[in-house]
Amino acid sequence: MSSPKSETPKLNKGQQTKALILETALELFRERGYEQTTMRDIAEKANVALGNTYYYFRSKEHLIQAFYHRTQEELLAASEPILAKERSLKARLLGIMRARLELIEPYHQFAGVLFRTAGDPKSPLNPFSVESLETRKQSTATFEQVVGGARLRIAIPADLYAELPNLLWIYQMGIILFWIHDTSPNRIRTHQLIEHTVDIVAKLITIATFPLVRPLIKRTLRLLATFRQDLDNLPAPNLDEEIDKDELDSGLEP
Amino acid sequence: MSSPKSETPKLNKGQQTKALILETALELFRERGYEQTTMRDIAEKANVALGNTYYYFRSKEHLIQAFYHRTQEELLAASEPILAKERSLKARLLGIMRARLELIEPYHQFAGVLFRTAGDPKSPLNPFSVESLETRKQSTATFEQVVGGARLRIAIPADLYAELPNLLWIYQMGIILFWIHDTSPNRIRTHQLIEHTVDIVAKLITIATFPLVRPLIKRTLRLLATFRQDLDNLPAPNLDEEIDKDELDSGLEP
DNA sequence: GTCTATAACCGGATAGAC
DNA sequence: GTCTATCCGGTTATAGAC
Repeated sequence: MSSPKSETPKLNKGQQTKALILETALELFRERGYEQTTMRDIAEKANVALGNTYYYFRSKEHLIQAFYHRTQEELLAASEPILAKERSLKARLLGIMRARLELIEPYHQFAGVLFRTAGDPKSPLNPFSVESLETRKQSTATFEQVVGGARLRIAIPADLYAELPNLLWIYQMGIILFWIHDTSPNRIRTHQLIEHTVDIVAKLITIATFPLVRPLIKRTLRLLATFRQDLDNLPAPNLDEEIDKDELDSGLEP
Repeated sequence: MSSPKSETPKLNKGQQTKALILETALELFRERGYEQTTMRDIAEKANVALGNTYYYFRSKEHLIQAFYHRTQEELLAASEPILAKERSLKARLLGIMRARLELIEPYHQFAGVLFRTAGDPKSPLNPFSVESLETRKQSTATFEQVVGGARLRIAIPADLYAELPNLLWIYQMGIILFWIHDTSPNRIRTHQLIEHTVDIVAKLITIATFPLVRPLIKRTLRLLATFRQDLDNLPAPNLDEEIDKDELDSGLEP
């Protein structure tokens, strides 16, 4: 391959320029927002030619995608100390959620753009896309640790336990959706929300272990599994084929 | 005012042109998608000048907003016969959800755009915006009828009962989010999803009436009420001030 | 392979005349 | 209310330099 003798290649020229462009872009996005920042602005401030920004980032949105990945790595790094320190499920989950909020706070003003493109099924940025599969897995892995490393006071049925990380991932997406729309100063509203909901989540898990709701839980888990398989692009089983006898009359009709 | 003597004003010139532009646009959107349709295409096919389309619709997105409102009306109309016919909560909810899906199916391919802009907090299209308040209220009103006109076999606590329409509205938003990302033929996946989840929703309501979970329900309802007030732009009460004694130890920590 | 410079294209949006 | 001309910014293309 190239430069077999170079001792510390670290960042070659190209990577440096790429990083420069990204940092400049994010700076401008933070300062004046996404729409108000033109590609020409970015090129000018970074002292590169307009064409060069396109050499490194195929489009303006790809700059966001790059930010997205960078943040994802920071998120993973920020999670470690929390997971090492906290032992209760509630504290672990709350810690992770707080860390996430803090990390993304500076970008709140252009988070809308992120979510706007993320909401488009055709966008590679959307959390359900094939391109996001890796990110989603990493993210879910964090929640696996949240659950797996927690000291639990009750026994959680295996099937529910296995699905918890995915459920928490969905929970997290909901919180981010709220955060994007949160206009309260410093996003206190979202902080209040996680404090309350983390608690509620913990209690829901407990309730989910009660025998009375067992059929409902089983059924819901089956539903979730089916649709997650869709997401992961595996052939999904036919839901209608397996009607659980448990289900037939659980007597829970209002 | 103008034309005080005209007998049947019906559609004046302006309204006609506006309607023509909208219908032409939607036709093109359906045929070739949103992005592939340019404002120039629309203007040309409708035989009006480009500038004229902007006279009636402030932006390309506003065409979607118009579609959004038109659909909303159709939705309300389609709901009536269902609510008149079905009596059980489950059947009423399922009927409404099915009607919604059928109505929006032809527009599935550009639904992504709808949701993309709808995800942007700055967009008037987003379901939480002030501009959407009226639509949201109408939509919630439908769910009020769903609940209010249902023959229930159990007694639902007043506070939960009052919040149900809003909860169902959120449920509906979740389903639409799924629908947008659903690539299965004829959206069977979403249809399966509503069939199963409507059932689950019904059972959850029943469970929510159990005394054991009462404190959790109360707390969750309070949380919801607070944040909904934010949405409606009312001053929100401070959540932390009122800690419910019921809550202190419900013994539901995992 | 990395980068510059420049011109051009395209389509959403606007201004201003009629 | 309707039109034409124009702007603006994302994006592409090209041609050439290190």
